[in-house]
Amino acid sequence: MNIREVITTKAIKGVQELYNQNIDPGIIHIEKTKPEFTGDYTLVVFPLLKHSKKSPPETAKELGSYLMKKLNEVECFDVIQGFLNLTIAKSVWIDFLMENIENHEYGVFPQDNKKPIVLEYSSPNTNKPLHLGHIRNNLLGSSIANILKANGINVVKINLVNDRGIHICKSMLAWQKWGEGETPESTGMKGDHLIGKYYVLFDKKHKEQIEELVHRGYTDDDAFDQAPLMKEAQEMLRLWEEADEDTLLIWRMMNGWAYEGFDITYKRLGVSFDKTNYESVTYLQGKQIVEEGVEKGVFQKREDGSVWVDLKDEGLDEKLLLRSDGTSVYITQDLGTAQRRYDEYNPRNLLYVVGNEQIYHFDVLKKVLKKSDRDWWDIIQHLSYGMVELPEGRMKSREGTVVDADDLMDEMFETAQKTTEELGKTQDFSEEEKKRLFHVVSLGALKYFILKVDPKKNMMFNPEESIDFNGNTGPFIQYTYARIQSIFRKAEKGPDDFIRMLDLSKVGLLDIEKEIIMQIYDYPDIVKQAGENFSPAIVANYCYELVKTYNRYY
RNA sequence: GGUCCCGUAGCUCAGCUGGAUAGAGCAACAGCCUUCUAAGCUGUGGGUCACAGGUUCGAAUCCUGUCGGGAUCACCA
Repeated sequence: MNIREVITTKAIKGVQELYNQNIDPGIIHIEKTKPEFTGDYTLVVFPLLKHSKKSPPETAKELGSYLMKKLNEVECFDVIQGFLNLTIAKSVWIDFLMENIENHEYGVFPQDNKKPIVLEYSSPNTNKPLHLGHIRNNLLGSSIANILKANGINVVKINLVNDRGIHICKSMLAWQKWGEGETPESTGMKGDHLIGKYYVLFDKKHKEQIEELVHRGYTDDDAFDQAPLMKEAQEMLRLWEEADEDTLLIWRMMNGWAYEGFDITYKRLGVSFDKTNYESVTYLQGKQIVEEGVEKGVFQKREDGSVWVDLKDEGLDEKLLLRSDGTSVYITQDLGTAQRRYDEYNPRNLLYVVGNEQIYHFDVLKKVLKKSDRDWWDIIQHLSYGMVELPEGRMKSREGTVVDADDLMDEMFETAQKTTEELGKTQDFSEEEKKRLFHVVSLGALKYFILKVDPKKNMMFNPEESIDFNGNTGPFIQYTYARIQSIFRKAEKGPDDFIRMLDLSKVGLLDIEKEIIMQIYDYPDIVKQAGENFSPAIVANYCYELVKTYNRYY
């Protein structure tokens, strides 16, 4: 039981004994005392006035005396109007420190035996390399997984790869037409970048055809669909769906390139998955759910054979579930994967880290499952996040205004190298050590820059600022960590020994040390809070506060 | 138009389960390296917390409305 809970419990009892009143525990609110006042924790007594029937200072004083008398932990108290500022005995903090200084699992809760949480994130398309938007997704996803694990939850991390569809056919077609047999080996390009090159090429040639058609009097929309290249791509998709051997051969080969490329990027980013699902495998699933719904009469089959669900009673509209030719749409497949994950893992939650442009989609998904009598529909939770914007506006892959993930990491690595070497801190480092250092620093900078922002907000990514290593940045936190480690290194047997040498019980504890210890004391609460909100930003900003406090005094 | 999200310093962001005088970083200016890492620290300037009501002893925080910005409402994924 932590100290706040101890105080809260006793305060409730205090009100009972002093004023003969039973109160709702919720009205006892204990927070950290503001630095400008003396005390560690503050109990706000305003809500208690109607029970004490006394003035704020009087109530605070009476409750303060009571707490001091009953709790050894409370050393003294101070009353300022309706605020009861309690000072906690330093021995409490010293004991806490001694107990946990060597605990490397501090803030990590033991794994519970409850059902797992299934977390999907990343979800790349195999027709182009990862960009900044994927970076936010991946970092959020893997960070949330870590936070949930720290909360003692068994997490299954899934990557659902979008490896089929018209967009891959575009890359394949362009490669077939103009690729002249290029491969990652022959060009020295990363596989995903090579594929991306042909995706862009397709778009370029396609645009030329559209222009020509528009010139000949077509409308924009018609020109888009009627362009020979688009027709060919669609034909290719049809061949793929018929399992045409030649098409599948190219498809397998090029997807292989993409995966090799992704693996490198993932590894460098430090993200991983327990399982990878492929849409080429899952895209046919979900039809049974739809057909079952038609039989039960909760979905409607129209004359042309298409199947619809009416969600007007849920505040939404009518939604297509199956095309008139009987093929699946996006939602059909997601119905299937959700069902499969439910059957396979029996999870407490199905989480999806997907951009906020798909809020509506997930709303529909849940409500369709609800209509299909899946009473577990509400374990689905869409962890939506805002988009990443650049100073010059939104990123558009077709317009070449994307920030490529690999390029960005390269750039940050170089900056880390340059900055570090200018400071002359790596003279006696080996090449291997330097490489590792620049990697750690540049990735720390990138991760922190992305994760410190509230996930649900759109964020501005200014490349220059993200590479900055001063101020509220990852490298600043790493730097402070390094300095703390350097102190501990001086103690032969580690931190524990170092603290013992100081013999805090005799030397005492400076206010600043107490402040830092108090912040560390709260860390498990922060982990819990971050877990409940699925927000790495909470942990990030907490770490910054902590590190800042340390730097202010040492 | 319906729904959802956002609006806090010049810029990027914290703070939001209501509490005391709203905080950081960047940018600007002035200082601080013979003492454990100066990727740091200290100081100065910078605010109608979009606006208006409401609830409350107390509102940046909760509720309603207005105004701005974004997303979304496909036989695309």
